[in-house]
Amino acid sequence: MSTFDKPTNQNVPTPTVENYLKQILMVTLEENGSRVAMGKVATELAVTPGTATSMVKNMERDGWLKYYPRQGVSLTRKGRKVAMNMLRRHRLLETFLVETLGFDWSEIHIEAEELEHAISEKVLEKLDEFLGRPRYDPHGHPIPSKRGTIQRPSSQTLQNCDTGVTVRVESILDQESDFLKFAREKELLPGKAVSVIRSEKLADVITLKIEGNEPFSMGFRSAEKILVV
Amino acid sequence: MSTFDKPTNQNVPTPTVENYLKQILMVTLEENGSRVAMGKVATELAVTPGTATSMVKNMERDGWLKYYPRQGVSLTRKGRKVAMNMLRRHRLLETFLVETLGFDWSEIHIEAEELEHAISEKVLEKLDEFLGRPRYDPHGHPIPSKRGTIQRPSSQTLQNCDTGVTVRVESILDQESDFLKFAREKELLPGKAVSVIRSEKLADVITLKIEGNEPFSMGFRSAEKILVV
DNA sequence: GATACTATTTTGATTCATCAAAGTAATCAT
DNA sequence: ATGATTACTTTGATGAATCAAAATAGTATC
Repeated sequence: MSTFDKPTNQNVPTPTVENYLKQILMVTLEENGSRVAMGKVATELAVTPGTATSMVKNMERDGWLKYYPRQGVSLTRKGRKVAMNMLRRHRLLETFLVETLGFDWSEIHIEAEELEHAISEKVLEKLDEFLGRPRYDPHGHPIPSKRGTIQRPSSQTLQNCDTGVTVRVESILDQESDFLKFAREKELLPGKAVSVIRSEKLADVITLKIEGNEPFSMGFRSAEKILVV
Repeated sequence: MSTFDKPTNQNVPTPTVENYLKQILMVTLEENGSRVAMGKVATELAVTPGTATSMVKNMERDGWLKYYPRQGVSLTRKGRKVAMNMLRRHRLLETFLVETLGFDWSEIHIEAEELEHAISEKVLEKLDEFLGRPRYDPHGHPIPSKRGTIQRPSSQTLQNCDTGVTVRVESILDQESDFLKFAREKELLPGKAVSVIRSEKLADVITLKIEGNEPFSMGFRSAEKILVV
């Protein structure tokens, strides 16, 4: 053994590493803190906390992220680049599944989750071209560019809209199939204009109206998942 | 420990198992012997012989195939079903890559190899529908049906065609990018009519002519890879 | 049939990703 | 601040897939 501690240098991420990176990026984008707590990592990836810790250590060894024990992780430039690319893959695939194959937008998340690891850069490029280089996926999320930049989404949610105002839905922050079905039923879709009929902070409920539909209500917990401008 | 030796029951194949199954099926279809030698398994999957042996033992444990030590393996009904499905995935994906995304047929094999493990039954079904339920892939290979049946391909190759006859190309048995490029250049494609100008057994060479092109020659080794009717 | 060569199997080790359970640090509540 | 709760880390083990190298069986050659 020399001074060097094994050159186990991984410059090519395994699918698992790709998943960790993408998930960490997504949390980073949602919350605005640059460190993601280990607990969050573990639940997002549906593994035990111990697994998350040990994975993250190896990922630090390979230069994907910085690990601050008992505080959390943050991506390095190298890690962020890969993570952005995963997000791009994911969102382009979701677009393809809805636009081309006619899937319902509530059922595509898991499918894309699998495919994003298998699709090569070459196929991705052709797919992008075929789809006409879309800039938003079916949920309204911006698709990162090839160079790894992403449009900052609105930070306003339906939750903090006051009574009387009218806003436009930008995107839906939930991947849950049931919630997406509900949103579709109510026509609470990206691009739609929504009037806030009543917002009751105390009762934790908001009542909405969309052109041509019956008014309906939803709790703040749900309203928080709808980004608007 | 009871009498039972671990219920490590795998009824869901891992991607690796899927690969072994598909590859074994393909060899079974090409040669007409029902046992595939371990050496063949190892080279097809590009692993060391030892690895092949140990994988195959686990696969027998899980009921995917029968293993006859020092003789070879043959698929069980269960294994064949999965293998057929893999072949279906592979060939549908190749069709998609060529027909929809505009790839050259010489560069799609590796791409499909990756995607076939990631695509779900649901997406496969939609894709099949989108493509208009094709029955042949771009190389002319029959696509197995959803129920796992496949059309027996012609067993005649260009190699054993006599001077003077004219035949129709059915499919190309090689996945090698360079060979496929050559075939495309000469328009030696599925569906095309080919006249055998001269077949010289001793010199091991065959001279061909395709409507509207210059005649050209190829060795028997290559001619063997072209199925005709 | 003894020897040589080839095909296959065995053995022992390794890497990746994971879990359960035990240990430790940090934070929260009274 | 002391004790309880929550968050995180460590430890030891496991299964899947692999390799290299040694052992063994089978076949071919003279």
